[in-house]
Amino acid sequence: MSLSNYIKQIVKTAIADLYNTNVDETSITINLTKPEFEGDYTVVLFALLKPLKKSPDALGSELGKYLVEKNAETFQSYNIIKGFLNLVIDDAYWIKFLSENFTTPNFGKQNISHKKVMVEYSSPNTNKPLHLGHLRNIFLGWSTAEIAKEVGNNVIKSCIVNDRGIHICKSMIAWKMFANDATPESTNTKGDHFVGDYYVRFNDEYKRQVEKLISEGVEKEKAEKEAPIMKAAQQMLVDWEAGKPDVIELWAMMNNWVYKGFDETYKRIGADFDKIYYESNTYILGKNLVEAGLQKGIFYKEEDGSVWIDLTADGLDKKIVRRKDGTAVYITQDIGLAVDKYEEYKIDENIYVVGDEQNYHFKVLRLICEKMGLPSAKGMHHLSYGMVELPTGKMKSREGTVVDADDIVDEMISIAKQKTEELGKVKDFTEDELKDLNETIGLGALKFFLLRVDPKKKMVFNPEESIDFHGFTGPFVQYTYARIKSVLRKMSDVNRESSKVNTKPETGNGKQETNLLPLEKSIITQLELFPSIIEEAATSFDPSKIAVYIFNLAKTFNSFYTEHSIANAESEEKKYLRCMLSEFTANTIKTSMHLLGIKVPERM
RNA sequence: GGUCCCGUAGUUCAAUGGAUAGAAUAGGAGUUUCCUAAACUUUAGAUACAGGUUCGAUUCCUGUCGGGACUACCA
Repeated sequence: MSLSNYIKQIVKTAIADLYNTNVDETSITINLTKPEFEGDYTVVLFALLKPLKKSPDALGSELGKYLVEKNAETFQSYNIIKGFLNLVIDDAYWIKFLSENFTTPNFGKQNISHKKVMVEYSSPNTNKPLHLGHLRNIFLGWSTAEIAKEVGNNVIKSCIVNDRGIHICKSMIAWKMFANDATPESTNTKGDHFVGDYYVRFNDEYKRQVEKLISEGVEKEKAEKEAPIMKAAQQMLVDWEAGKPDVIELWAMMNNWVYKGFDETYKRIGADFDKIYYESNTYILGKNLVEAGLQKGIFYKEEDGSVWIDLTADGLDKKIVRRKDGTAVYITQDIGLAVDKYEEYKIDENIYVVGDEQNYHFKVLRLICEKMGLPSAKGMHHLSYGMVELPTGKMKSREGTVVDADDIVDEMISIAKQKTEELGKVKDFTEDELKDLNETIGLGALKFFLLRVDPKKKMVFNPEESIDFHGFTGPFVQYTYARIKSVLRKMSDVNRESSKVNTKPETGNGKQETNLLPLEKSIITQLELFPSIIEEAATSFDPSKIAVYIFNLAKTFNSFYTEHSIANAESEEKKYLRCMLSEFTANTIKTSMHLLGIKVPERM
């Protein structure tokens, strides 16, 4: 149990014991003591005053006295300021905690949740290359999955490839019209970028045709529907669903180009999946479910043959689930996929990492599944993250303001390379080691940048300023780690067996001596929080909690490092203590960064 | 029009209803005979506005102003 929870429990017990009253746990607030006051943990008394009919000072001193007397091995002393009871934790408690855990490589790993969880993330369309927004999605999904594992869940990472639909038909039409049989190989282009170019070509041509029709006197709305290239795309989708061989063949070929490109990017950024779904498979199940829902009267058919669900009673609109030409829409396949996932894996939780622009879609999806009585409806959770925006607003492919994923990864690595060369600290590295280091740092900066912000909130990326390597960043934390490892290498002669600090140092008169300096204590206090931070990140699906935590720990360690010597400490005892502190901090940095998908270098 | 989200230092981000609103950057001033200066120390700087609830409001409620998303027979 975390120290904070432990204190909450004994405060509860103390109140029951002292006042014969059972107070609700929610009315007991335990905080870390603000640095400007003496103490480590603080009990906020205000909420307890009324039910106990006590003044802040009376309650504080009675409670404080009780706690220190009954739990002398934990509490050293207390003080009361206004309505706050500040508790000083005994150094012996911290040192015991430190020596028990400093070598535990998986400190923070817990066994408190035992669900089967699927995390679906990335889910790209096969008509355009990945961009910065996808990277946020991918890093967030990957990290969320790892954090869920860390608290004990059985986690499956999945990806739905949107390989079907009108969008891919657009690329196909454009390729047929303009490519002259060019391929990614023949043009030496990455497959996803190659296909993406034809999607752009389609839109250009479509726009041109619409303008031409309008200039010929056709109304705008009609022109948009009648443009030959659009009609051809729609026909192609019908042909595709009918299984027309030449369409299927072209589709398979172009999709494979895209997959190859995606795989390259995934591999590079460390994304992995246990299960990949293809919309081209799941849409059929979805269509069958729509048919079944139609029979049951959950859906209804319009005169033109299209199928809808009326959600106006639930405060939403009417939603189409099947087009008049019989083809499936986006949500159709999602209904099928939800059932598919549930039946194959019997998952308890089904997490969708998808941008908040689709909040409405997931509200509708959940409602439809509920109305159809599907067991897959329970456990659905839309992990809705905010868009990555530019200072000028949304990224727009038409205006060429999209930050391409491959480009930004390249850029980060090249900045890392330049910086590494400038500093010249690893001149003895081989070419491979250097490449590895620069990737570690560059990707570390990028991932940390995208994960340090609350996922729910939209965030701004400024391409002019790029991503910093100083301050609240990945490289900052990585540097702290490398520096610790460097010291520990120099101290490898320290016999770890004898590295035991006297846990109850005593002076001649039997009185306990303060053993920990403020910065030493601050590091241990923060280390003790780690498991509860992971738990918090897991329950709130929020990796930023870990990023913030590990930055603060690294920051405190850096202050400590500058202030106090580890290898040349004042005494042997201090040397061992600081050795333990350093090792524990390094382990925690490594675990935290791993949970964010970031590697840590032994040197940099 | 309807539904939802967001307004915090110049900028990018924090703050389960709790103490004097924290960081990072950018700006000012410093720190290398000493374990890696990708670091450290220090200084200056912010809750859009108006009400309300509360012992206590950045946080909850109402209104005003400002920004954004969704409301596709796109995915």
